[in-house]
Amino acid sequence: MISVATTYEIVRSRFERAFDVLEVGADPVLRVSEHADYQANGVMALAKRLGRAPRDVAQDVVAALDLEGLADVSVAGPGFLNIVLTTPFLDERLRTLHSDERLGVERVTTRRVVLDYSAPNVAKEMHVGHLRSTVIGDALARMYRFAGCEVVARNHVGDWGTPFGMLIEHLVDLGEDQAIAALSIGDLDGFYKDARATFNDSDDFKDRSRARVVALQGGDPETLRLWHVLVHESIAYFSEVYAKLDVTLTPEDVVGESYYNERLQGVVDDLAAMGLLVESNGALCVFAPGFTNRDGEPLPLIVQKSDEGFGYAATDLAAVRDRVDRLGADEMIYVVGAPQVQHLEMVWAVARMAGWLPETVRCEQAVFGNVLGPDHKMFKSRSGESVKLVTLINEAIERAYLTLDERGTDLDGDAKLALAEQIARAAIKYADLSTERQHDYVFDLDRMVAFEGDTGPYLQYAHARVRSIFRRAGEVASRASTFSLAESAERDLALGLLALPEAFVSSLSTLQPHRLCTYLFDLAQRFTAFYDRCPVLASKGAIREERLALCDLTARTLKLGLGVLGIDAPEQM
RNA sequence: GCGGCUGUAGCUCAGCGGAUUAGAGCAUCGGUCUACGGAACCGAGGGUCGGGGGUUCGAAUCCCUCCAGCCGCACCA
Repeated sequence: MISVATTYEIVRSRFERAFDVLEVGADPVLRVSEHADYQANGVMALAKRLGRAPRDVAQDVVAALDLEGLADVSVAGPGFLNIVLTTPFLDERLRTLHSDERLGVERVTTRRVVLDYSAPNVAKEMHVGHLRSTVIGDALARMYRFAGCEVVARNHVGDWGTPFGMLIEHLVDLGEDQAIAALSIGDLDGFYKDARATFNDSDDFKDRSRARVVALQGGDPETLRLWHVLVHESIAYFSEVYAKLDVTLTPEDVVGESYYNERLQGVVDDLAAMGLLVESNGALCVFAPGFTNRDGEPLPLIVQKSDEGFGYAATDLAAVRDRVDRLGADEMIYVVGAPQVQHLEMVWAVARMAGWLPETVRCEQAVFGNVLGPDHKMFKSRSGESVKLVTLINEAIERAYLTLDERGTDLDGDAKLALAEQIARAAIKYADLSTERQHDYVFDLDRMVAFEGDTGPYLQYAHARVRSIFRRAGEVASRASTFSLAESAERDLALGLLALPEAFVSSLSTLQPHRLCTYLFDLAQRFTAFYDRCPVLASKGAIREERLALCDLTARTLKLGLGVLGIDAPEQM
């Protein structure tokens, strides 16, 4: 595939050449500008290094520039270079875009990316915290795939550990059929809470639970069978939620903690053989440099507990080895909550000490902030007040459905419900994706399912309006035309269309889907402004053709952008 | 105590070292509606960018410091 240089890159390379004349490698600091199409801010820094007056340096840069009619440049203020692209250049760029299925977004060299996200717990309800990991992770997965990377999704489900003694005993008490029935209707919360309550109240149950953990770890066949029932039912439930969210995770992506059980001893043995393992207070630990506890003493990563059980550090280390050795990861991304940051850093530090994690493998945490309640306190399941994910989804679907009723729709039955689901998903996903990941997240149901303003449905609506034009026109798509961009609204829209590649790249390289959201919202606003002022179908001749082409590009850009975020762009709504 | 994250309009949030008015959305108030979908468009009010220093021609942005909030800091994952 021939890579297509983006508009930004073309302009930037011209400025780099001009800056090189004064100082090789000087950064033009080319940015989108409010005062022009682009502005180059690099003159200031360069002038300082050269010990010259900024405006003089700016003049020299302008003199060295060879823009070949691409743009007009002027010096402004203390030495900014304002760049206004010429119409012929924009015309050429838009034609290129029009014939490019990828709308200017390049494929990167193929890398294998292991993407760890979602990670709910077996026999536990999925809450809004899981929404964040799931939705962000899935958006990143889609973006990576579109960028040409091979994505290996890992759903690191919590399917092992001491709670399973309790859960299995509860299943036994309840009766298997009854338990399955409870789980299959999605009452994981009730199941877990009942088990926990019984555990707290009954010493007999406690003893049985502990014995059951031992049996589970010992591989007792009947216990394992019961455990499988819990896992199986839970995964079936998660799959339903993923389907409702249109998340690409499949049961095959579920590689839970239990998968690594048989490799945990190997982790300990290998660390011991390397002399990295230290016994401390009866636990086998690795001390990675740079980590201290509250007393300022070295903080261990506990690989094997004093009771000889394995902690989650061992599991995570085994997972790192698996992902590097067996899966051949070039890149590992973990979409995790802020509280896990230090733990994972320690795991990676130890993995690097052990030589299991080559420096060439890029490791990143796509950290997301805490989900807070309306009181701005942590939304914790312990408080009993956190909202079930399915409740949120169903609420959104219901509202979307009612909105369709209010507005009137040709659709009915399944088609109408399907559309309501598409709109609901857009609302929920966009609400989550459009905030900067690391910020704590104030959960507000009304805001999440809002359909006006900076929301997913607004973007869908913009797309549906464009498509509506083509339906009315009875034309599949427009031919490439000449873009004269006489109206400022046309020109603004055109510049927005040309900016997709940079938005996509910056969004993916920072693992920040919200950047793409911001771009799409801006584009949708540009479109609706254009839509308001520039009649398309009522125009004649070349202007009509041009506007149809702009509409076509807009629809494709919105669809593509929403698509890589995991949001549908319906033809009508 | 140490480390991390956060502090921008009434609310929820953008803001990439830059230029008279620090931007959106919601909410409030006021307009637009006989072209293509009003889930829209246009406009107004509303901000000592947590406080204070520093670097710089220039700081919401970089550095330091203080304040506030949240998270983590050895055997639950």
